[in-house]
Amino acid sequence: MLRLMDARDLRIFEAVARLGGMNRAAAELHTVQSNVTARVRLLEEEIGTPLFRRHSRGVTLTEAGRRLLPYAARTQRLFEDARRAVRDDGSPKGSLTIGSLETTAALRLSAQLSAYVAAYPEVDLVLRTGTSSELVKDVLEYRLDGAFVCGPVEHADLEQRLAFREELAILTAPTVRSLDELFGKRQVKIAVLRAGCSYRQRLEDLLTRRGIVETRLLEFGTIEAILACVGAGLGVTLLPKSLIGMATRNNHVAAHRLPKAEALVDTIFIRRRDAFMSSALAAFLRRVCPAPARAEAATQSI
Amino acid sequence: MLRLMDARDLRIFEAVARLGGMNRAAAELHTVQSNVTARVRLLEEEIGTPLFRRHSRGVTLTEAGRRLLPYAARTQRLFEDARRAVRDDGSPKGSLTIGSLETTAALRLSAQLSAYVAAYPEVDLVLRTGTSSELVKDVLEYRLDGAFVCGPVEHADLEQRLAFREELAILTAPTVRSLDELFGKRQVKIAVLRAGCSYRQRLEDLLTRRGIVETRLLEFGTIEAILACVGAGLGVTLLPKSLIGMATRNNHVAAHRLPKAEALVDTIFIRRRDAFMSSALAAFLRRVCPAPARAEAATQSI
DNA sequence: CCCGGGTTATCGTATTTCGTGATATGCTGC
DNA sequence: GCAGCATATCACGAAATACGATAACCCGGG
Repeated sequence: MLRLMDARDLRIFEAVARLGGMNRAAAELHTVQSNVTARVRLLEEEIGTPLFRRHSRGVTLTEAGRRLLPYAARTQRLFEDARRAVRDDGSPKGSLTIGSLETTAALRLSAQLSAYVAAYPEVDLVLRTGTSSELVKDVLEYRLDGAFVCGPVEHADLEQRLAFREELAILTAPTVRSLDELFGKRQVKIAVLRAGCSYRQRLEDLLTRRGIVETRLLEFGTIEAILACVGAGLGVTLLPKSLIGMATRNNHVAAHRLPKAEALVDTIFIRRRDAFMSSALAAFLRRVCPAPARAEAATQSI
Repeated sequence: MLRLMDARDLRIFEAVARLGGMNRAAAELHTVQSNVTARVRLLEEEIGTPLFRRHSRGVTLTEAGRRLLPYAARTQRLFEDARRAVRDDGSPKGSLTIGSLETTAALRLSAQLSAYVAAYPEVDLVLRTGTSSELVKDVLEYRLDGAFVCGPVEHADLEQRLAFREELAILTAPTVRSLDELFGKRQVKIAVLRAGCSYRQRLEDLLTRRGIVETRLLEFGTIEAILACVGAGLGVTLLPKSLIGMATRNNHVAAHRLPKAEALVDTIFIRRRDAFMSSALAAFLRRVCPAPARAEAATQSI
C-alpha cells in the first residue's frame, strides 16, 4: 500500500519546525535523530517538495513547510477531539475550563457555577479570570473551552452568544440628587470591587467625558462593602442595575441613569467554533446562556 | 511506542461504518477482511469501547461509533487539505468549483468569470448552477468551493460575504404609467430568463400580494429578448435596476420602483469556514467580492 | 433439520515499516 | 585544520501490518 501522510509524521514535522532541529525534536519525542530525519525525508518525498532548509545550526521551514505547519497542529487537535468525543457518552464529566472577567465571576457567575458543580459533580470545573483580551487569546489558542468577555468581539473563528445584557447605573450617596452635582467637582472617588475591575475603566472614561479628570480608587471585596461606602458618601460606583434593587429601595444609595449607549454592556460567551463541544460544556451553556443565537452588538463604541 | 489512533484506522473505520460490513470495506480498501477486522479491533481496544455491533448481516455502529464517525471524515478532509495547501504555492491553479443561481450566473457572473479564466489560465474553473438550497447543501457537503446564493443564509459552518446588492424594479411597457394599472388586472404575463429563474417566484409573490392571482410564464434566453417582449406590452418582468438603464432611457420600457423591503435582494457568496481556501479561490474572491465582512441582512422576510 | 451463503473472528506466517545505533558527512567559528 | 554541532545514510532487529486459510456464527430455504 502506498505510504500516505500520517498523524505521526505531522507530529514529528511539527516538533522539528517548532524546535528548529531534528536532534531537539528527537529528544522531545523520545526517539533518535536518524528516525526523525528519515520520516521527514519520507514526508518530503511523498509531498514532492522540501519542507526544511538544512543548515549547520539546524533547520528552517521552507515556504511549503510553512504552509503545512498549521495542518500539523490541526490534525493533532482533531485526533485529540476525536478521542474526547468518543469517550464523552453524553453525561457531563471531565474537565471544563471557563474564563471570565473577574467582575462577571463575582457578580453573576458565582451562583450559577456553584449550582453547576452541584448538579454535575463529575465535572472538574476550573474558572480562570483575566481581561477580555487575555481571555479571547486563551480561547483562540485552545487553553479555555470558552469565556465570558465584554462584547462585542468579532473573530471568524469564534462563536458567540449573549450571556447577560446589563444596564449600568452610577450609584452615589442618597443626598446627591442628580449627576450634575457630581460633574461640578474636579475630583471624584470611585469604589470598585477589585483593582482590575473592568467597570473601573468604564467609569473613569465616563467621568472624564464629563470633565472630571481626577479620580481616586477605593477597592473593596464585596458589593455590600461598596454600597455601604457609597451610601456613606465616600465615593461613587458603577454597577449593573439588576444587582442594586434592594439598596436603592431602602434609600441607602441613589441610582442615576445613564444614556443607553453608555449604560448597556453585553457580556458574551465565546468559544472556538472548531473546538470540541463536550457534554460538560453543553450542559453548562444550557444553564447559563441557552440562546445559541449570535449576540447583536448593543454597546456601540462611543 | 504506544499505538495511537491513526488516519488509516479512521479511514478503515469510516469505510466499515459507511458500507455496513468489514468484507465490503475490505473490498473497497483493496485489502482483506481479516486486516479490517484486526484494525477495527485494535481501534476499539485503544478506545476502550466497541465501535460496532456485530451481527450476521454485517455490523452497525454503536453509540460510541456514531460519535467517532464525524471525526473520521474530518481527518480525511484535513489531510486532503494539508496536501492541497502544501502544493499551493500562491499562484492560482488547479480546480475551482463555484456554484451560482442561474440568474446570477447569466446577469452578473458571466463577464467576471471569463475575465477570471483569462487572467488565470491554470485554474480549471467549473460553474454549477442550482437553487439556493441545493447550492447551500453542496457547499456544506464540500462539493463546491463556494457559491453565490440569495441571502440571507445563516449557518454556523458557513462564512458569507456580500457579493451584490441589487434593487429590483418591475418593468412594463412604456404605456403603463403606474403599477396600479397593472394591479387592476386579474391576469398578468411575466417574462423570465429561464423557467427556474429565482426572480419568477419573487415576482409572482409580489403580484399575489397585490391581488393578482393568475400569472402566465413567458420564457426567454436573453435579457434583450425579455426587454423587447416587455416593451411590446406582452408581459412584465422583474430585473435589477442596474441592468436596465439603457432600455429605460430609450423609453423602450418603463421601470417601476418597489418598496425597499421588496426591492432589495442580496446575493451573498458562501463557503465553508473550515474548508481550505486555495489561491485560486482567494484570487477569485479578490476580484468578485473583495469585502470579507459579513453581509448584513437587508432583505427581511416579508 | 441441515445446508448454503453470507458474515466476523482467529491464527500463523510473510512482508513491510519503523526505530535504533553506528558512522559518514557537512558547516561554522576559532 | 579541528572541535563542536548539526544532518544523512545504512544495516539490522523489532514491531506493526497484511495476508490467506480456517473456524465459528447466524439466517433463511429446502
